[in-house]
Formats: sequence, structure tokens, C-alpha cells
Amino acid sequence: MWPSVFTVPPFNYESELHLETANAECNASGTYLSLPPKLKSHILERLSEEILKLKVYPTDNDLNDVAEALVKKHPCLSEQGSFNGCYGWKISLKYKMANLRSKLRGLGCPEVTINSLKNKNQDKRLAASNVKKPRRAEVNYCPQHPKGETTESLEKDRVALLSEIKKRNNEHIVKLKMEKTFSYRRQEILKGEPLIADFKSRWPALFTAREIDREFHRISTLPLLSTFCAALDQYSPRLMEIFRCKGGAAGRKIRNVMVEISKDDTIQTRRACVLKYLCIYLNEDHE
DNA sequence: GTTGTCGAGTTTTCGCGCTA
DNA sequence: TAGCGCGAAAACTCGACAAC
Repeated sequence: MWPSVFTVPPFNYESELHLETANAECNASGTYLSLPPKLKSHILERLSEEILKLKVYPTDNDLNDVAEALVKKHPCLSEQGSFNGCYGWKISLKYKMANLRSKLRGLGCPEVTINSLKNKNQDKRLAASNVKKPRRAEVNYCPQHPKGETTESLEKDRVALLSEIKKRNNEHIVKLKMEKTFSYRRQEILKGEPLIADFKSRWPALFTAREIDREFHRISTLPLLSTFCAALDQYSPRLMEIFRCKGGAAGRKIRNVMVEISKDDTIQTRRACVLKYLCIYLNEDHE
């Protein structure tokens, strides 16, 4: 997750010494540092390393955060003539990240190679078209294959999974193979954008409650069920208020089902009922 | 309609090592 | 020490799409 306040990383000894002296001079006499290219290059390099730990595609606001944090920590780096003192830094970071992505693309980093022109559909082979990047909470968006594995070897594991899933008491093996083939599955989804029915026939093992929970965890590093239930519990009182205010046929239906809670007000019943009311509220089949 | 962003490619700048 | 070539990094351009 992008931090609310970006922490500027420490630079190498030489650069820190340079900045320390320049900051002292800036505080004493208000003179800003005339930046040597080598120092600028090192600063951009270190900042881009830190940004890369969080995002391959930082937004304009993200880069603004970084630039602001930089001039806040090192006032001598403020730019005269810039409306906020760091606009030039933001632009340089933007270039730096774009060049870094080009470098990573050349090295085969999957998260950026999926957006290279040669990996786009022929009819939409345009740079800005359909750029795939992690959405909120997607930590392992497009991971690399495990060491020593290739697309071909993982395809063999996928085929093996089709028979493994049919065996009894074989959950452990299925779990291991699903774990192993995660990167392959992600790349298949992101590159191929398959239809759900096709994907389901290729990966039937994924469509079980346990494996969906695990897959969610692999992508977001969060446990799906407990995260969901915690949020459900948090919003339940407010949802109940909304349901009570609902009028019409849906309102009557909800009030009929509400009797269940009065009979057995445990946490499980309450959760089940809130989900049921939500279905009715949204005019969907709660059964 | 405007602004920002993308990948790819190009140009510019800079530093380094070598040589005379 | 100046001049040169080279490579890496930074900066820029392009033509398009996407988001607001």
C-alpha cells in the first residue's frame, strides 16, 4: 500500500555528507544547492528503488508525494522558480520510472512486459491502450514463475491438476500444485483475458471455497473470509438501520426474515441474516 | 474537451577510460 | 591535460488512449 507519508531513504555516505553541508548552508544563508549531476542521479536511483518496492506504475500524485518528501527532508534541494519547490523533481522521477520500466521490460519483468506492444492484441497495439496494472490491494499482481519453472513445466502441472482433483483425500497435493502454478494462472488471466467458463474448465481446482480463499490470499496477502466477516460485522449495525427503513414489498420480506435473528442472535446467524437482507434489498435471490 | 499517461524510440548530456 | 569515443542515464517526442 502506498504510505500516507513517503519516507525518503538514506543515500550513500558521500551524498548524505554533501546534502548535510548544503542543508546547513541553506538554513544559515538561504542558498540552495547547485545540484551536481552525479548527486542527482544517485538521488533519483535511490528514490526509484523505493518507489519500485511499492509500485511499478506510480501515479502523478504518488510522485508528487515523493518529491515533496524529498525537499522537506532536504530543503537545499528545493527549486527556485518552481511553484511548489519540487515540480522538477516530480518530472525527473517520472522520466526515471519510465526509463526504469523500459529496463525492466528488457529484463523480462512480467508486470511490465504484459504491457509491451508485442504482448498486446494486434488490433489494439497502442502504448496507452489497455494498460494492465495492479488494482487496490493486489500485492502479487503478476508474479514471476518460481525458480526453475517455465511456462511449459507449469502447463504440465496444470494438466496434472485435472486428474489430481478427482482423487480422494488429495487436498494437500492440490494445494501445493495450485500454489506452484499461481504465477502461470495470473499471467494467463492478465495476458489472455479468458472467458470464465473456459478458465473454469482449465482450472477446476480453483473453484472451491478453500482455494478461492487461498487464491485471494496469494493475490492480496489477506485472508478473504476473516477480512470479509470483520468488515461485515463492522457495517452490520448501519446496514440493519438501512434495512429497517426499507419500505414496500422488499421491506416486508426483510422484516419477515428478521424474525430469525430474534430466535437465535448468534454472530453466525446475524452474519447470515445481514447477507440475506442485502440480497433482498438488492432485489436478488437470497436462497 | 482537457489533461495526463502510456510504450517505444530518439536525442542530449555526462562521465569514464584511453591515448597522444 | 586535452581530445576522443563510447555507453549509460536523463530528457524529450510521438501518437494514441483513458480518465475526469
